[in-house]
Amino acid sequence: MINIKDVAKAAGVSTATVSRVLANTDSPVRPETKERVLKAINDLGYRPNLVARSLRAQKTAKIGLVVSDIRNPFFTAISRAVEDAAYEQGYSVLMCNTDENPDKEALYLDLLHDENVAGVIFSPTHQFSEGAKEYNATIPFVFVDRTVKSRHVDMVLLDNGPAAYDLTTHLIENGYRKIAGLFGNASTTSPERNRGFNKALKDHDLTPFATHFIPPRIQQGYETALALLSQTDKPDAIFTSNSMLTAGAFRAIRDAKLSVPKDVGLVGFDETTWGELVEPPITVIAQPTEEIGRTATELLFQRIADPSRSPKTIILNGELHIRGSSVR
Amino acid sequence: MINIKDVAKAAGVSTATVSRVLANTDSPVRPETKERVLKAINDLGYRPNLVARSLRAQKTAKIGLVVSDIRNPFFTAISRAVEDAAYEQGYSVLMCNTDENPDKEALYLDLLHDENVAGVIFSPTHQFSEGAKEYNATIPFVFVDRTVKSRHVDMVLLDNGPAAYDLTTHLIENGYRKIAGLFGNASTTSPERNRGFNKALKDHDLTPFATHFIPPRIQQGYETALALLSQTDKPDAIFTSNSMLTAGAFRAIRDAKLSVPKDVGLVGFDETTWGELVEPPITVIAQPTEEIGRTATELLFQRIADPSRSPKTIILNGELHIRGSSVR
DNA sequence: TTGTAAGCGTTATCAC
DNA sequence: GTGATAACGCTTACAA
Repeated sequence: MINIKDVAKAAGVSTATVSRVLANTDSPVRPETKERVLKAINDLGYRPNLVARSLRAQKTAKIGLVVSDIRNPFFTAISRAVEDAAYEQGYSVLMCNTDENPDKEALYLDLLHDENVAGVIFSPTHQFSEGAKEYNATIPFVFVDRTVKSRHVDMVLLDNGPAAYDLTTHLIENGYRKIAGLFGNASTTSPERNRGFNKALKDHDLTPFATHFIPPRIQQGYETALALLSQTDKPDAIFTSNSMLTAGAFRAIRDAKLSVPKDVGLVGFDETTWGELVEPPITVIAQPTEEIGRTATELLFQRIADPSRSPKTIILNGELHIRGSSVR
Repeated sequence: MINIKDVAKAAGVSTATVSRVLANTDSPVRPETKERVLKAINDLGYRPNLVARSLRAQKTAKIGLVVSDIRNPFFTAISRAVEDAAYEQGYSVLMCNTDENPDKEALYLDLLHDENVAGVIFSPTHQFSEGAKEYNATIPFVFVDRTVKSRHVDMVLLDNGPAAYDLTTHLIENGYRKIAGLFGNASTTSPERNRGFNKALKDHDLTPFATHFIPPRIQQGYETALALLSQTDKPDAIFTSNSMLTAGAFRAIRDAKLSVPKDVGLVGFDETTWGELVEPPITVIAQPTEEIGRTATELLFQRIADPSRSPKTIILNGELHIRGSSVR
């Protein structure tokens, strides 16, 4: 491994000079010296050791990305957007999946701290909320998708309540009355979406046909929906709060030999590859994932640049995409 | 930031002793000393600085994961498996998307090198092949999904040829004769799958109805398939080499008002959430993504542990999942 | 404009 | 069993 000393020797200068050339600021270094150094760097194929640089600078060009599971299409999209935005700033991204497990989450946060990452983009588990403040003191954090109680943090969120309200209203306006709600039990978005859901029903003098908070997995959505549809008194529509549950419910409806949207309406959150491919295609609230990820990353860089900056909460709007699954 | 010196002072010992306690090997340290150090660590909330440790040790507990796009469901699954396996060994994962762009790929490989990562799990672009050897000398590499010419590297691959052969044969056995092939143009898997495709046709005295190598994107798959289906002389089946193209082709068939599997058979690679949800569900070669990612990571750890170990190529088998899209 | 040298936080070698 | 201390590769006062 060839280091800055080798370059210095080859160019006949001190390591300080090499460093100055590397920094490439307007630090004073004679053009011909610079030339020689550059040549040496090139000849030797020298590459600066970022670990050493990080230690000396007491900061790294890495950010942590902490989400429950990157296989959730929502987080897949967020991750990609974060990586893009980070890459543009010369930062790299450490991928951390917590599986909604607070212990794993804590381990990863410690790790990121120990790695001296410049900041963290973080979609916390339910349990995390409490610890937010202390962590936030140490490392710049930006929360995405999910809130924490502390208000003194940066967040990028969806307008979950209103979005759920619109989605539910849309069902009602299409004649659905016995609407069951399937919500994830791991995220703060669910209670918010649940409130919007309830409010829309109430505003139309309706009550939820059923409400279930369950693990946000296809299988759970399937089982819960199937149970609902096996009763003699069935729901005539199912509202789901994320795409895993939507997929599960969709399959359950099919297996119950019921038809969408005639027998059962179905709506959910998040655009997916399959949402438009199935028959009928699914009505959803589309989250601006690209923008969420990018905004969060930009917010993080702002906080890294100025840690004392007063925190912002940015709320982006979901967009109702009406498709066949809810229109009869 | 509290460091090892602070702990040493608090415990009334030297940094060396603290370090020995931290190492927690059978290095000689009196139990009561150890006790005091542990207490100091706890009281102060000391956490070792991994950057410093990495510099000193000349190695890090990080691996790079370099793929074209994590949004490709195949790579999403691989990434998750890699992260799982790495996490179990106390390693963290740097996520790198190349977008099939050799420049971005080169930048990321340099970055990973400069970050002193312990190794790289790598699905290279087409152009990379040449550079494989020299890179491999510096950092332990394991190639996944895609081959490189050099044989002196670790690889985890699918049996692409035989899998494609089986998939094509399945179409033929179900009465399809005018089979068009849509292949990605970015990956070494496509030529291999193409060979299997051609061989199966040849073995049944058939020729490809059409063969297209195109960018592996939904839109490209859609356009190419739509063009094929708009001719008076149409294919009666479409073979696709990845799930992006499958999705595009599926949509094209629908928009052409043709029915699957009656008018057009459709098969592809990779399990996706939607493959079983659409009507009819899609016949695919399922890749053992979990196993691919895990095996690659384990291979990488073996190479990290013993760099002189002779390289292995592990070939895993795809599994034909027959569904409605190809059976009439 | 350039060089010397201290120091970032560890760990490992060598004394004691 | 424990403590000094050098070293990992880099950047930045401070001197010259």
